[in-house]
Amino acid sequence: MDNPFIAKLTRGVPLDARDKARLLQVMSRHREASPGVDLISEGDRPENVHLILKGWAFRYKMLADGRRQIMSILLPGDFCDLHVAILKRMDHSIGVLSKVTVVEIPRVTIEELTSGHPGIARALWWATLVEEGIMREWLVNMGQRQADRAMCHLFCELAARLRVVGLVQGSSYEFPLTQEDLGDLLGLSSIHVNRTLQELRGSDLISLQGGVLTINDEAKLAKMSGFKPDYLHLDAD
Amino acid sequence: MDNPFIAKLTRGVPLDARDKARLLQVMSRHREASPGVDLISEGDRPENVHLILKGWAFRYKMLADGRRQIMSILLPGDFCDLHVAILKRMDHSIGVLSKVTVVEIPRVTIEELTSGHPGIARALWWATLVEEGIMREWLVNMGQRQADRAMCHLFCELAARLRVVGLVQGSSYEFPLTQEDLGDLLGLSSIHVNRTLQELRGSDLISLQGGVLTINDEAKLAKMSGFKPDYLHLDAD
DNA sequence: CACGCGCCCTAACCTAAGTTAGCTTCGGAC
DNA sequence: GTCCGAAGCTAACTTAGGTTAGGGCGCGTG
Repeated sequence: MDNPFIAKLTRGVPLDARDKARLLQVMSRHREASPGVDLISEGDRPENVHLILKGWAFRYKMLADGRRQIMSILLPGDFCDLHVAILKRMDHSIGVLSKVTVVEIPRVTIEELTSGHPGIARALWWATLVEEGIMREWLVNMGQRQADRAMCHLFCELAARLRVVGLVQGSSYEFPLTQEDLGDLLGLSSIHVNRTLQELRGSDLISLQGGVLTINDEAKLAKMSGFKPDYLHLDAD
Repeated sequence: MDNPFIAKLTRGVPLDARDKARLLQVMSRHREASPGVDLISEGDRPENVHLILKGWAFRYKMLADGRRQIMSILLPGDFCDLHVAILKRMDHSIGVLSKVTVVEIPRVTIEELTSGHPGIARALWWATLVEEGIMREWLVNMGQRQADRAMCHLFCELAARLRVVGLVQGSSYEFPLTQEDLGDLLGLSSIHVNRTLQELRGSDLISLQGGVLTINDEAKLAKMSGFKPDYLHLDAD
């Protein structure tokens, strides 16, 4: 798995050698970050667009009363803020979940890519549409599924997305979220997240220890949570 | 308010006379639909992209157990399914809330527009990014706000979006959702929606009767629900 | 090596919201 | 003009999940 971004894009849209080369070239400037600091903050007008190469990050908003909602999990190959190429101002923040390596791409480069390379423009377009599809499914998750189902659905989704970039070993993957993070993602209290995890462990569906999540029976997990991967658009259809 | 789509786009991106003319030209083929039938269904591969000119529609998914989650409210000027230009297959359905007039635009036309008219391409891009911003805020709404706050937040958002297309008279607008629709949107039971509405009426914040919603004190409503319109990106920033 | 802190875990209690079961009102169809 | 169905409304009861208040453990740092 050389480059997670290209691995991801080519699941959805064809990219010719020239486009791939151009993309790789654009991804030369790296930066590292660790949990605790934000990659980008609400209100910022970043000059660069950020893309995750390694590690996990997340999109979130804080409310006036201190509550936090996590709105996306950003995995290797995901853009953090492609939208600032057009919207300019961030309406939310990007936090870091594990040691990450990000690529910084100047906004003008994005504009050059999208106007001069129709294949790349299409690929970026595709990536944001898939992200939208994921958010729609998260709305379903929070609105209609009980805590245990919602959590299992999330675990299935992450497995599917991580598999694309080669980050699933067997039926396990690194899982850097704390229980509080999980709560802020699913709209639950961390106490209830803990209860639910105990329950899932008890019925032998998953195990989660030392930052590694193992799914014991993925088909069963998908069934009980209603996970159907079509919204990830992983097969060129 | 001649064309809601152009009214909306020009809030975010500049459009020259040539782009406007081309867009108007593309919006010639109309179609009508009424509540009860779906405009597009999950799994479809529509040949046309749909844009609302008049009336309300909504994006939704059904679960196996019959539950429904509404994921977007589509108002005049909103695209129903711009994504099928790239993703091809619908991963959700579009339902109708009131008598609607929709424009049908062939997929090839969209491709022609985005490749040949950089101004229009940018405008469409902008529109989908704003839609994404709205979905992020809905996640916050469902995950972190109690029923009454969430509902008021929705009423504020709709007021702001409808104002852009000239559909707010004074402090009232047409509101075609049933209490059950509202429940499926906010992740609540219709009984609880009713309770909450009674409570809001009782404290004189809103009135809702005969399909018309009136906001008595918009500033107060915005404050109690934490509504800040920045995520709608209504001022070119 | 001990101190602190972040994270995990647990129990007891509470409440916002769900469920079940029904009544009412209104408008359209026959 | 009465029948029917959709939508609104209400009460009584239940429950999923929140809150408060802790305890324990592992590990990074002085």
